[in-house]
Amino acid sequence: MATIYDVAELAKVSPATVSRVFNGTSVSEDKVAAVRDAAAKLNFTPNRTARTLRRQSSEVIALVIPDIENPYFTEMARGVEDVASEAGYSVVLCNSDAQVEKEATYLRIAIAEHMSGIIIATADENSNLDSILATGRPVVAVDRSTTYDIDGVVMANRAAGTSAAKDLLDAGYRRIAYIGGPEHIDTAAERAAGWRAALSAARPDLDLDELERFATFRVDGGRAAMEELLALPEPPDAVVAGNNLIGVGAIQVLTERGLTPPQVGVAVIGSLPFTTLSPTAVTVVRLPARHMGVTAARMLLDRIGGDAQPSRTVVLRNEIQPASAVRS
Amino acid sequence: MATIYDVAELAKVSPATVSRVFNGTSVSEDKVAAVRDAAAKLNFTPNRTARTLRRQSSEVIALVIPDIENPYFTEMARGVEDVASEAGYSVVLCNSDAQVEKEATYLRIAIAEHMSGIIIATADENSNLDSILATGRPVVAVDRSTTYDIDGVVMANRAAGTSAAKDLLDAGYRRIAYIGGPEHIDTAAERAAGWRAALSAARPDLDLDELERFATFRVDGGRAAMEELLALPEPPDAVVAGNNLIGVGAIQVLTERGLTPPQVGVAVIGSLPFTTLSPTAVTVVRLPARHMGVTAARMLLDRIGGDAQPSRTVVLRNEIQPASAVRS
DNA sequence: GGCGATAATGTAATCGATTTCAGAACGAAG
DNA sequence: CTTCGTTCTGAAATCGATTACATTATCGCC
Repeated sequence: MATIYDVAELAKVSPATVSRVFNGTSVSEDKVAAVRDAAAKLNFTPNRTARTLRRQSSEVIALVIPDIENPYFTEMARGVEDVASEAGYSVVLCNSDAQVEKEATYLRIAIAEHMSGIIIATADENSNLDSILATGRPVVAVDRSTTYDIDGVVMANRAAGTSAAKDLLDAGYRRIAYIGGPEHIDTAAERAAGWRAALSAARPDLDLDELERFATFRVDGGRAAMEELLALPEPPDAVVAGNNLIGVGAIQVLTERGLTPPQVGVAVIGSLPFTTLSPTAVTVVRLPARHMGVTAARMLLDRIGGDAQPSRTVVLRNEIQPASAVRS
Repeated sequence: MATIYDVAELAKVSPATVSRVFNGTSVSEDKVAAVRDAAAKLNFTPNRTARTLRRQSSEVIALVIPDIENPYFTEMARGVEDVASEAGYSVVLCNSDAQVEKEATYLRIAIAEHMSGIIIATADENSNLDSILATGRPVVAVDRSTTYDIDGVVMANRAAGTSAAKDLLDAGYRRIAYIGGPEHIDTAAERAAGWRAALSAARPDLDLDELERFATFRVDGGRAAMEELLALPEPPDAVVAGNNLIGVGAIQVLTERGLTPPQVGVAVIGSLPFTTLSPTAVTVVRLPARHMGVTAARMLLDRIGGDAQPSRTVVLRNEIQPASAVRS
């Protein structure tokens, strides 16, 4: 690879001038031309490592998510990437696999590689951001809130739980169960609280503890919990799924048993990925994942740009798509 | 951040010794202890940028894929990541969005950041790997073969097309259409050739050109093509979908029109992501995406390790899961 | 006791860009 | 014709680790 010195020699200028040409400070026209010629001839690309070492920052942001196979997060990643690449930043996607140790490794790499900022959906409540925050790098939390004083973007989770439950109540279902994610993830807890509030108001007679299940935020979690619920002495006649994959798992189990929705009512918090279901069968609370990514990326870029206002949390509204609606 | 000089000072040794402690060359026990103590006290992490600059290579590999929202590719990414992180490498996921320019940008970054190797599913037949290969970095092609003399891992695409078509023929369908990906992507072309071979042998009377459609490898592509096929004077009674997302799109359209499989036969090349269908309705040719990632990562790491044997292409076998099979 | 081999350690050069500082060239103003 | 202020330009320091080379200490063996 050609270096700045090679270009300087060919263009008969100093390395400093070459650098200036590429960084837009004042250089006379003829030298600019000479440098550009030489650079083109040598097929020169500035060495980013050297630049990063000197500048102490690289135009890369890290996006740390707990499950790269969940379309909710990849859709979010899309949003982040669009905004970032527009601004000349690249995005490095890191999959923590919901493990705090893997997450810590990636955060260490982010520091060591001088990345300019981090967008993170934390692995769980033990996620530790101390060392990354100590470096002064901006961090934006997405999807899940943290105990740190940093910017965040979250969904209106409680409202999502409530409207999912209400929609099923309005449709006439009576025993409406809830399958949520891990109890200690605030997203899951909030959605559960929303469901609980709607149910305890409308059906004070129900034993909600019996109808509530905590699972992993994955398909197998949804399957297992659904099977448990169906095995109850008095099974539910409807269920709220705490995220998209849980919804898939629950519907799979129901389908396998011939209980296709709407025979058993289903409301899912989050869009069903790549669904092949009839669009009228299931209620979906759409979560604007891409928009969440866009918003988080903008906030992060603002911070990188030096914005120093107090930390903000943006709450995104959801949109309910009742079971009877037509596919848009 | 603490540097090697800070550690050296605190431990009362030279910076060179500190470096040696972290790189495993001979240092006396007491100094090792002193350095480790000092490093721990200062919470020292070696600066990867500086190391990369000096070493001219970083322990990062790039994985460039055309669609991050396709679970087929994220499953593959999982495989890559598992192998890589086992070996101490991190994986940077780059989404080319099937655009050659975006792809070129990421390849440039990979060079400039001194990444040790690249695994790439090319955007299309115009993808240009010249400059990356000129740097001598190892490159492994996945999913799609290239015209370059490099290692590759592909599926048995022709066989997949054939067995999908045969399964539908065996089930008694007569007019079996094919919806594939873009014509110039070899993966798509091979699968189409497999379908064509099976059909022209069994149903020489059919006009296959009429029943063949090329779409994007996405849900909307599958939807549009399926609608076209249903609008034919004599619509098909079955269809082979060239990839998972096309399959989803096709099934969506069929479901919306009340033609749920197996009323119209459907065979999909690639696993249906997060399907909520009855497991018996659709034939699936399972593609071992994770295994492809694992294989590619191993090959790449071998090359990085200096393996210089002639380039190899691994073809992975598929497994057909007929429509009547039980969910595993 | 002295010689060479070996191991441990330090000094300084190096990777490739950015950036500070100082100096040169030039024009305008007095 | 000086003097001051711009605008360019280049030399050299810098970022933080690695590593070639030089130096010193240590040990075994004749």
